[in-house]
Amino acid sequence: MATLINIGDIAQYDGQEVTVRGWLYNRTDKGRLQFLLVRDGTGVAQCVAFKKELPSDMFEIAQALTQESSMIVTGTVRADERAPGYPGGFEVGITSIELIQIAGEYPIQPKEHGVEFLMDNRHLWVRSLRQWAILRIRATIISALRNWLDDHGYMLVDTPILTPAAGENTTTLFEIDYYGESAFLAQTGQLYNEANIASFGKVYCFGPTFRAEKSKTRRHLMEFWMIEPEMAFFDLEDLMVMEEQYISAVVQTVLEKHRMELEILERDISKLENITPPFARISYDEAVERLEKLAAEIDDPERKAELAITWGGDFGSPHETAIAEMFDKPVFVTNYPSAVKAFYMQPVEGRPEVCRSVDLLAPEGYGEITGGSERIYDPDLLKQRIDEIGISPENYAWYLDLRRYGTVPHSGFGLGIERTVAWICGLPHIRETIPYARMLNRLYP
RNA sequence: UCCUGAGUAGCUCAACGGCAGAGCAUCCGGCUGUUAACCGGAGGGUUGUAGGUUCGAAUCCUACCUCAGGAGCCA
Repeated sequence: MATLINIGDIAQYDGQEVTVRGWLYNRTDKGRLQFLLVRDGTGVAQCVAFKKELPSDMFEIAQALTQESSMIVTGTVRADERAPGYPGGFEVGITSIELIQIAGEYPIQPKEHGVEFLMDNRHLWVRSLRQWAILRIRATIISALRNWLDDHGYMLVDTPILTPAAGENTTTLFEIDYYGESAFLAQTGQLYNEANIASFGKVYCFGPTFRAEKSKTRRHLMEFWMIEPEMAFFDLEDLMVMEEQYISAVVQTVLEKHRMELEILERDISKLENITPPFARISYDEAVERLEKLAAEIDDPERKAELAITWGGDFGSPHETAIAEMFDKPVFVTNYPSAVKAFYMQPVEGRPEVCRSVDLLAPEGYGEITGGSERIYDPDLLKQRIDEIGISPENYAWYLDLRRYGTVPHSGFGLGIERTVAWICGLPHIRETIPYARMLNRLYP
């Protein structure tokens, strides 16, 4: 009796009779010899049908299979260096084949396609090898991000997605009708995290967040996933030490589990092996100096203009990329001007024009993957900041309460899942890092 | 929102003022070791939409639509 196996485990069944269930990924028709490349979700295996070794009705099925036809195949596993597939090196000599469905003409071929076409067919594109590899790595990144926190004393506390008012900036929120009232899709769980630390100490939330920014770049989505740790009694240095441990652990977990997928993606593994603590720390002041120096050395006027920066301005993506390229690991940039950061960030003592904030910039031009800070814990200062930026204090009454009943210094950050996946996988565009991307011009499928 | 570029067969592209083409996919035929196999044959078109210039427009002009790349904004 054949054993039902996962193709991913095929190497354990050399010489045995097995059954695999899946879809035809590609086929090479050599007449009396059919090479069927079969996917089952765990891997891809070559299954070989010889006319002489099969009943004629079964061989006819093997000949008739179109791309993505579904089937159940039984045969003997044998090692063969020529056998393609993932993991590869083993193939199934077919003794029996049962057809489930001959697929209709399948639109996606194993060749180059345009972006629009692939995104229109995303529900089918997820079956393709590269997408399979990326989404498997994404799943591991998410579980590694969560497991590390769970193992280090952080507690998952879910925060709401339907919220009554702005998290940070009202202009970038998706507004919905909530029984006649205005509600917004959450763009951060941080403020709720700040409430939760007073009950649980170290917490995190993980979920989708929504930004109604009309951003049209390779690193923006309207709906993206973010994990946000928040810790009582953490200062900025504690935060950076935690982040570098955290990020490094996640990268190393992907390296352990996904050599094969990284190979499919042709990722330069050495760049990932290098991701270990500590990461460099530079201040915003130093970053601006480095950018000014870099711009001074450049002749191309266009590039020079791109890198122009005056103290007090926020970094655009050319700036972030240029700074990140100066390091071969992620780099922390600290103490940004308060004016370009959120109202709740703690000012630096004696220098209130900058705040105790830290962004982590990924190498190879992948930009900001985390953003965090120490939060203001003094009730009067927080009230003053709320008044200064002109947001309505009623909406933040509960947030101010947190500073009234046992306030403590605390810090936290948010990590964007998709940017992290893009960086670790080495992808040029964030749209492939999430199963169904929601972008400025994309809500289907 | 701004700048730049592109829309031709199911897909990827060619034809750039004078007959609408190729490769892949599909269908038919051949092949016992293929790696996006190969060889032979067949079917497949409102050239993004609307208007204009011209004897004649896929090609030139105008507007609109869609998409891509970049900027801004951000994770």
